[in-house]
Amino acid sequence: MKASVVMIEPNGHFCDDCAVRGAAVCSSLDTAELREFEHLGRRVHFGSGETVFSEEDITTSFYNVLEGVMRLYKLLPDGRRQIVGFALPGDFLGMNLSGRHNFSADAIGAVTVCQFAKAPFSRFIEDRPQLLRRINELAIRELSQARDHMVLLGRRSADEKVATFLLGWRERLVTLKALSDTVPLPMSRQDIADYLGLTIETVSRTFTKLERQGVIEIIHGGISLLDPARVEAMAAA
Amino acid sequence: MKASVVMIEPNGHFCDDCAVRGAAVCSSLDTAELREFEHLGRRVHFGSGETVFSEEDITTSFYNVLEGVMRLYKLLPDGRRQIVGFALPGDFLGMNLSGRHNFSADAIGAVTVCQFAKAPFSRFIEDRPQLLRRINELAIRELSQARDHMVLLGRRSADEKVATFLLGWRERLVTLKALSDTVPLPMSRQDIADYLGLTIETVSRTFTKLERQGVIEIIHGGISLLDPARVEAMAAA
DNA sequence: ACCCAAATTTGATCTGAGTCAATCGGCTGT
DNA sequence: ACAGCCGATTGACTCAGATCAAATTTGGGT
Repeated sequence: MKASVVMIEPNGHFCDDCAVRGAAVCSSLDTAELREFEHLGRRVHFGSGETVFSEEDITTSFYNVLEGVMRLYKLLPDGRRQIVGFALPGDFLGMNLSGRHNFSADAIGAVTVCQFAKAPFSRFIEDRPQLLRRINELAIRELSQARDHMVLLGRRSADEKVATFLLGWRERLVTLKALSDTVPLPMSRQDIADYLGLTIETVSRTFTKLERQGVIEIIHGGISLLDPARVEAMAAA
Repeated sequence: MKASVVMIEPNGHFCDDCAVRGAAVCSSLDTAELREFEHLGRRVHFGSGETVFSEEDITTSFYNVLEGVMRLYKLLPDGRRQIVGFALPGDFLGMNLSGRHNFSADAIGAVTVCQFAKAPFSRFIEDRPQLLRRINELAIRELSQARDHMVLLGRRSADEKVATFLLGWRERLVTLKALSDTVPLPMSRQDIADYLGLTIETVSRTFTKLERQGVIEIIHGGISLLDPARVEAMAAA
């Protein structure tokens, strides 16, 4: 949460070596378009805990996550927090109708984003329906995830929430690295609690319980799935 | 939940007298396009409790709600249900990436939809980016609603959930009829419970409590907000 | 008007997760 | 190496909302 030290790199042909070129919103552009597109965006780095944008801020930019993990959350007036999602490389942020962000986003660890000023980006989309189609696809995918998360928040027990989270997080990481029983958890216990609609104590106790049952092992910076089948059974119902 | 008796009207120029023409997905089309568009859709009626489509069904159609209210929900294997939203006239259903619906939808009371076969509709969108843009807008609006609902499910108390629901539902009806302190509730208590992540008993008790406090009055088929400010105060935090 | 089934309300009791309160452990900086 | 801090864990206790169990009301069909 320290003061922001935003580093902006000089614009170059950085799309060429962009890790998310094939997966992100850019995957809908051909080589010529990409060349034009890269002049619209600039890479920006954020340090751990820095806020990229806040709820109710006027939207001035769109963001394409390149590296790192972000927490996306909403706060109630009394400080209660609900994390509505975690953003990973390839995720596209900033779409809205009101002209204001409807959630806040901050970096969990170091984050690099490709930032686009709103107006030029919107103009660029204007006559490129395939880019719009790609953005629409991403929105629809998020909607589907959001609905799954509503089921979790409204109808699942603490044990089921934690088990579902571990499997879902592992699955999301597949696009970044191969499926592994070692699941890194860059976010804090508090983040996990606020994502699952639980308290930090309940998350901690559930982790400990799973470890005592020999289902997971709590390791530095994550967990290891010792018995993925059992975790799946817990998550299912 | 009785057997479906689907009535299909002969195709005519029914867009002309369509109640949602200005609000729905069609609002992005000019008169000439609308003329072409109406041949793609057919009005279909559903009776109370009938299922329009089910989760995991292969998507064969898109739906534009014309009249009535639908519940959109997901079920866990053991029967627990989470209602992920209510659809009202003007809402557009059926978008997905997997080729399957990711929730079920059934009619609450009589419902009329404008049904479009998937392939011709997709072809029609192909070279009409303004229609795609409109669909994208609707998806983004839904995403925003979904995030608000996550906050409600994960971080609000039963009283806050009910108060927030009453105000939110009243607000959604504004586009159909003017804002009124008399709020019709066509859905059952069980539906409300499954929407709010509560049990039917808790919903019923909360309604009764609000009525005893003189904040609402429970009337036939809905409630009346006697003291909207107090309800807003309960919902806020 | 009457009957039956379903929906809702109300009451009594239980319990899963929250709250409050210590520790514990692992980095960071000196 | 050690102090201090922050995040995580653990324990004891509480409570909001669930569960179980009756009434009671509503509504549709005859």
